[in-house]
Amino acid sequence: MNTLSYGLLSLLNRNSRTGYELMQHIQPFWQAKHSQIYPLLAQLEQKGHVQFVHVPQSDKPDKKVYSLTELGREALRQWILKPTDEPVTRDELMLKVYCIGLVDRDQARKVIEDREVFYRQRLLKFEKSYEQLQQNCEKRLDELGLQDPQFSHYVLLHKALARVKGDLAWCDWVKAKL
Amino acid sequence: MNTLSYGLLSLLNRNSRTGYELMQHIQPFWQAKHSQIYPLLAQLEQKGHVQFVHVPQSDKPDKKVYSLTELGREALRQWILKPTDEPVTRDELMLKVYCIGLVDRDQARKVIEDREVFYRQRLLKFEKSYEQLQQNCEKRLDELGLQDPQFSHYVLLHKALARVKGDLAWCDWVKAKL
DNA sequence: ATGATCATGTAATAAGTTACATGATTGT
DNA sequence: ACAATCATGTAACTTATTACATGATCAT
Repeated sequence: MNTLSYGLLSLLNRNSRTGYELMQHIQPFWQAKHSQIYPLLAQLEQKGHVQFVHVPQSDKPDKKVYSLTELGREALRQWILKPTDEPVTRDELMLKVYCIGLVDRDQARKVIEDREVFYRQRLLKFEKSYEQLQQNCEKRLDELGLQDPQFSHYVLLHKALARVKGDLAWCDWVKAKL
Repeated sequence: MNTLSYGLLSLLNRNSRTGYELMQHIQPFWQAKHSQIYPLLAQLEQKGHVQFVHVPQSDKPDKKVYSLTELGREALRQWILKPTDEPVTRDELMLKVYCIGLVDRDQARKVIEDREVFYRQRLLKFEKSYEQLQQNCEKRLDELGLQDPQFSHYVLLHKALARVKGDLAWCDWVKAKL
């Protein structure tokens, strides 16, 4: 059982989903392609951590809707208590910045500006999610309790938003220096 | 040529280093073990991007000090101009938080507090680097120019520091909610 | 004595990406 | 026409981790 497998169980604890949907929704926390997810789901099913129902569709291709079993839920609880792996970040930009003196001001500026565009798109996406969360939630977000199904989504969005804003501020700060 | 290979060249552009040192110094930007780095250095040497001198040592094991060739420096310049890959972050904690409602308050608190310890250690390490940078740099850090060899180090430390501080603030904020 | 740091390397495995494969619907 | 989205899966390949291997100093 690797981390991604537990990640899939973690998402399924909230909603029953297809492999395709899992692939889309796990992206902010863990980048993975469908080719990695489908085999893992088959493994999890064999272990009895998840089960699926085959749902035929006429307009779109048929799908398999996976759901978490009680065994899977217990595995999740055990996993949470185990020591958490250190976060891994691999950012090509940081490696480029380390030798940015090799190119001239304009070229250096462009490297940063391209990343800024990427961060701004992310910010928009996260802000959209934030609005959606507020809409389908009658309570005030900051009053949500631990047991509330929306709670952790809110907590994660808060982190993601703070981080992108920080990253954008850095882009701005460093551009002024170039 | 993968990103890590360019990363090694990027470090070597600043200082000539051994594989062991490269392994240590690339960690903040790109997590890689020595078993990945040594074979890549051999490849880079065959391509003529780096060269090395064998340095015998009496107390410690002998070492190979690698340095960047002009061919390697030119490869770096080309790489900087190519589109930059999106950053990849894989954080088990985020996946755990997504299903944190499965455990009780105290257990949830501990998950966050463990990560807080990790972030605080990082903060200390970065702050130490910051002091070191200030010591062997007669100019004021914020007046450093693009060509200054210390410039990008300062720019990267600034980002790393801001990020850890943000992450710690999030831990604090979320703990108050649990 | 036991583990940590320095220093290099290879072998085996696991994890992740890209490419191949199919096929309908919807929008430009 | 052409690309995008939905939906699943496998095969080939690259990348990254863990384990194996050696061996000297230094601190606890």
